[in-house]
Amino acid sequence: MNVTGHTSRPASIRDVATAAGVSYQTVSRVINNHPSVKHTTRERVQAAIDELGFRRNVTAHALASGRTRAVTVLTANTTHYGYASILQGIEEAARAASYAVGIGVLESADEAAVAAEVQRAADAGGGLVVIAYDPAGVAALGAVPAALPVVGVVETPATPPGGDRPWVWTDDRQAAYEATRHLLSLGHETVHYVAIPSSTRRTSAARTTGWRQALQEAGAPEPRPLQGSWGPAGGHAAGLELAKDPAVTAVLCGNDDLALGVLRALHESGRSVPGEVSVTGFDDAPHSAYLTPSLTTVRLDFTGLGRAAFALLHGVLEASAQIAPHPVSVPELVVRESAGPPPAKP
Amino acid sequence: MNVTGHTSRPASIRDVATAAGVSYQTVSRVINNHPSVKHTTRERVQAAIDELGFRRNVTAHALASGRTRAVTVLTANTTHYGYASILQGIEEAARAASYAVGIGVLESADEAAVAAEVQRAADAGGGLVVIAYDPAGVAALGAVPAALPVVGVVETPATPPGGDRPWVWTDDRQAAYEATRHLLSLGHETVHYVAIPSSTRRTSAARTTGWRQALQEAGAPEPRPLQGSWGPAGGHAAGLELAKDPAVTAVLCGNDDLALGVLRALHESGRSVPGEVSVTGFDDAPHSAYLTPSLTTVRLDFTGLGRAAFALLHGVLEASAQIAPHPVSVPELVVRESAGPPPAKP
DNA sequence: CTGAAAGCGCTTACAG
DNA sequence: CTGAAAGCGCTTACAG
Repeated sequence: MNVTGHTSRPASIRDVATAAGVSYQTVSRVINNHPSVKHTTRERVQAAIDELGFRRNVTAHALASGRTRAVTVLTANTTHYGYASILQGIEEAARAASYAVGIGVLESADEAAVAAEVQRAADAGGGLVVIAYDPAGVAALGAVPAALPVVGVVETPATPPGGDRPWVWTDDRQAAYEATRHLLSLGHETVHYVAIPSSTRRTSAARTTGWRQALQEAGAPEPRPLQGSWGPAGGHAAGLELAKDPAVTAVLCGNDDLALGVLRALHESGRSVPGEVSVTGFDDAPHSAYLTPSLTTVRLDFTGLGRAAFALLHGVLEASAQIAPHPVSVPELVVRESAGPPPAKP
Repeated sequence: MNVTGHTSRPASIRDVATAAGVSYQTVSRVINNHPSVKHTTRERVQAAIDELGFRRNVTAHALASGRTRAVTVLTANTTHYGYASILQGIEEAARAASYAVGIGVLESADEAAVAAEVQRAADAGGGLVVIAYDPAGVAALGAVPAALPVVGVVETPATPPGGDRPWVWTDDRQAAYEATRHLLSLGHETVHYVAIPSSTRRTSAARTTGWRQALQEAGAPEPRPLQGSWGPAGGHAAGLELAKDPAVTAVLCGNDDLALGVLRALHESGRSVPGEVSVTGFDDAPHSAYLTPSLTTVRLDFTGLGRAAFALLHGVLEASAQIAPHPVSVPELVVRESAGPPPAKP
């Protein structure tokens, strides 16, 4: 009880109606911006809303209307730069549209575990955005029931899907192609590749495809890609391998963390960068410009990708909303210190 | 309509009741594990639940029961390592307890903006976790209405709060103290400090306090702390300043990203690390072990902190849940390559 | 332009 | 141990 004798329960539309001297339907019309409300009535109701600090109960709204203004993001990871930035972009756009954003982490690609997480996300109501850069994400995207509004954030598809496919991506195949061409143009005979984990077992990942394409076009030998992980430890392990082979002069890495590990491994192996070996990354994480040597990499607009994913979902959920075109923005090669010409031949 | 003639609307407790030949209250009792249900009845109901793929409508449950199994995380950032790891810890613990997790980003510390975000989070129902490492987070924690269940993730408080204060923290004051002592024990006459943005304007941040305490105990001169930011750019700017002063031989940085920027600035200024200047970080981000030189830093258990925050909130929301003790885990100094003895005096 | 009724899918007392 | 009634706070037709 507060001093006025009311309980501290939040005001409902009935309380507002009583205070404004109207029925509660009229209050409902006002909060839903229904056109057919007399101007003076609307003002009276609005005054009562402000005075009582009324906020529509989102739970009751969801139950009665059958629609929840919410998006749940399903992702295998929240700490890697790309994933976290996509999440940030989604949240930013969702907030602007007054949508709640939920998050569910996919701890494994195991079928039952993925199904359970998708179910949990579906239970929340609203729409889904699935980050499908890895097996768990791809499995989740595939496990979403057809009736559920969902947008996938995916690698560059091998074949462009139909326009009705609610997918967004940055053209990372093209980006890998250009980064590889850059290294070849510097004079390297070929480019080795340290891959991020592939999203599927069947087809080659987009970055791998772009790298391979550039090599083939140049008629360069095509070394076996090294399987890395998402973090620097995997890059370090791969870098130690590569350092053993004196023929290696250029290494394309699937992301900046991998590149960081490769850089460290080359240093430990006594091979200078970029003097003896050139290294490039992928993503342009905030720290990459401050490494020594600073990292030549490809900048990807992850937050823009997240915003685009939400815009697309918003369009599916509400006919009024705009549908953003996809792919969103063109990746950009950022040339820094870690790549240069190969050492002169003896 | 599907082949059986039913609409594809999800099954409700009434559908389950019909299928099992009981009233829908009995179904409610079964899904809520109410003890007074005959064993055979329970089995019949459970069979119907499984067959129909029934899932309790969380919205209706929330509206009818008045309790939402959800936590909303309010944070100024989702991409920095510490923040993202705390979020991951919260999500992990929440998932294990079958709680939904929502996220709201605090884009500014502006009073109105913060109030709006807190309102949005409150609208979601359930409890709140506020990451209060910065002015926006501190403002949000202060703006949460008293009636709302909330746990704050905070810097080490200047004075330990009462046991009823639902706060969690790692002892970063102690950690800064120990890192500073480590540098002093190496023989440095004093230690300079590049600070993360302070959480409040009034009191000194916990890390600053720990650093200062170590200097005072050692009778070392107390240089003015340099104001950094959260990212490497701030560290770079501060590092350029410090590099100008030949008396600087040891730098404590408020986090690893700052340290990365300082490392780069010293490199650009031609000062070797750790030969001429020692540098230490804070957090032990995944890449810090792979920098060259690898970073001496303090490891903080952010995911553990997130899990503890959720456990505390869970205890507030459900009497049955355990309350975790706080602070959670002791920070640990990780000695690597970036810090060593000062250069010999000429 | 505004109001009275029914209902969203559950839970919470209250009966029996 | 099980069922019928009322209600959570809204929205959605349906009247007027």
